[in-house]
Amino acid sequence: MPETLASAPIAADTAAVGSTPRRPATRRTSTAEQSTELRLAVMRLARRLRQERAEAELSAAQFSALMWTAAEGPLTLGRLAELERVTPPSMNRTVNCLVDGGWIAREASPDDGRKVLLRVTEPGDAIVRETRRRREAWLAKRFAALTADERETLVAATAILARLTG
Amino acid sequence: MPETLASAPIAADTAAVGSTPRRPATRRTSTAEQSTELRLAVMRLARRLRQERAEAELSAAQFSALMWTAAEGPLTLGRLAELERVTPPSMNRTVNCLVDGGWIAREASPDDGRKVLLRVTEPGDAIVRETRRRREAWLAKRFAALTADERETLVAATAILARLTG
DNA sequence: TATTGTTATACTCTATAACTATA
DNA sequence: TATAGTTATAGAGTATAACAATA
Repeated sequence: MPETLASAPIAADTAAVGSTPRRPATRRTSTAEQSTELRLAVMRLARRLRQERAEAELSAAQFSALMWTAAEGPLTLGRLAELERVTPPSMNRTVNCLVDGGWIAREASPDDGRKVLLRVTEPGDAIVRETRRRREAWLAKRFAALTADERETLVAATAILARLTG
Repeated sequence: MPETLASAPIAADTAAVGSTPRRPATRRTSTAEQSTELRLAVMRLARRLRQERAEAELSAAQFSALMWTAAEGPLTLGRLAELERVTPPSMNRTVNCLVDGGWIAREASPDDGRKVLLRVTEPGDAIVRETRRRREAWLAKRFAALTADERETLVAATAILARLTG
């Protein structure tokens, strides 16, 4: 198998999209309906964005762990597992793949002999930037095609969405 | 193993969130920067929404396939695989799980002996509604806590977001 | 004794390759 | 010969349980 594929599909979760009824714009929608449509739109866009990934050098799980390592500096296996909400043994396997690939490196912790510090390597940092660039390219292109008003609406919405996740 | 867990973690993809710089509100942001922040907010919210799932009766992949089947009426294995962007053998395994659980049923196609029609069962339809209800509950609660203006912004943004994936 | 990381084992989801049945 | 579904086999990601090393 071509190693890294886990990315392509990724559970829809937006499956019911096609069944969302189209209502006349004139009708007032309830808060529940509005949140439903927002949820569907968000899940669908997220799925689309997830598909925009670097050629397939890294799986989704691997890339995610790599991003944390690159962003949060050297961190322990336990901390990384916590960030990804995964058990330490699971994260250990992912880390093994990343270490084998040369994207990150294990270091002994200076203060605690039990701990291991994970640090991104130069190639690892480079591929994070490249993958992020590709993912953003897709959205930025469509973003630029909107009217100024529409962009303004999305910018305002971004702040509100961010607050929703607290 | 407790069967269905594939849900819990689900690759972050928003790993760099913590590194998003907070800029003063006065500064004008570029289109690229705006799309970046939108992307991060969308991915983060999507991840949060994905975590809100029914107790764990069905895995993410199973639930997604079930939703399509419930929404799109009886459909073939090939069509379902296409909708989920998965190969037919992969979907076949997921379908086997759903059939074993009694959530969907296989039927012979009346017009083409090679085809198989997949139809949701009554329990299958019930669990789709229940799971969807639980997922929406989380968002609807927060949505209701917003001001009328904020909700209006999100409603307007929803339509724009939907067009982005179009 | 408690904590951190690791290894052993098992199950799900995914893939490709090959097979069967029908068109 | 082409198409729809299935089976066989394998890799990645996840889990729990058990172990080693260090605090």
